[in-house]
Amino acid sequence: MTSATPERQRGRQLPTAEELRIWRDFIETTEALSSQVGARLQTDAALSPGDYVVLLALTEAQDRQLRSSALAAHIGWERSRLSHHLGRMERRGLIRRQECPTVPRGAEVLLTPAGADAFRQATVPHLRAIRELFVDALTADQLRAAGEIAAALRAHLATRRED
Amino acid sequence: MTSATPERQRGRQLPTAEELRIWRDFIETTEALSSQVGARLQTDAALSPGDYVVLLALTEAQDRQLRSSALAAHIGWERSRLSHHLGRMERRGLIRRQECPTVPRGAEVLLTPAGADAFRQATVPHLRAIRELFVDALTADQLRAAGEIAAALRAHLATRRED
DNA sequence: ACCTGCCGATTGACACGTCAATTCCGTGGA
DNA sequence: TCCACGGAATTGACGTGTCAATCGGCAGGT
Repeated sequence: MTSATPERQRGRQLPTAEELRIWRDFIETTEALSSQVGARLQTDAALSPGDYVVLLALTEAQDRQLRSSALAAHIGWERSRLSHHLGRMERRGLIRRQECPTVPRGAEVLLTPAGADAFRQATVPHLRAIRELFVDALTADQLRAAGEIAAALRAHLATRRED
Repeated sequence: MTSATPERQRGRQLPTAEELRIWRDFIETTEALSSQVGARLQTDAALSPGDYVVLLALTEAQDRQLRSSALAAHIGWERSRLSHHLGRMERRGLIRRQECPTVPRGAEVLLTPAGADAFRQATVPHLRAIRELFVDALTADQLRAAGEIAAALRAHLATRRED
């Protein structure tokens, strides 16, 4: 019955039922995981995942400030996404923006004391959540395998991007 | 140097640098992956991932229709999310809603011919994308490991939900 | 009959993302 | 001088998601 469709043909085109099951399981579970970790961050520190990566980048930066485009490049966001997000963060007093003297039309993003504080409060609970929900769920082998799977997927995506 | 902080203590609390690296790699890569697959679906069939799961559930349902709450339960969405999404899909003519005669205040969601068509057009390219971007990226061992990792994470999340 | 509570579903307000303009300010031809 | 182009950033429109009301009808108790 499987011989009716030769492996090299069926296999080239569409996933098998088992492969599809793994795909759905995998993608739904990872989404649930990151949403759980995000929810913890929200209740523990009133920060969204986006807030966290922005604050992390600024905290690690020279003088706790970065040009907007450098920040976008550093965290891998589109400029417009960052602009919207910075607007929301600025309203909440986590960051400030000011004209960059050297670059025309350039914006410096800088951490406010409140932003630095929020990040400091957030980091330990957030790392704890990662351990509890991710690291502790896996055996050492599985954790290693997860790293390898991520690397393989990333490499594959990169090759598929330019064609 | 590692002996300064006993394993059972450091290990309880926070992830190591290596664990954290894997976490970030893993979560960022899976997000990129699902967003790529979603983008393909969008360009190939003008459907969002959400549209696809709704259409899939309806296509597989008796008479190609489902009560709104049953649909929500089947795909694991919150009712309000589904309501918003159905509103958008209805505007585009993919589904229709009508009063359910038996249940007070109950809504039947039913597939329109256009919706059935859109789904039919979408399914092969979507399965192909899953194969190309996910299945083909991994070895057979890695694929199996991905399934086990998903199962472990899911089981762990379930235990953590009620405490 | 009235009130209370529940249930199914929708709605509104808001955060977040993407895409396509648009603004602001240069600089380098014509 | 003027204008076209280009780079940095913002803006607007819109799809998407969550949370907290809200609506509408049907119990069940008094």
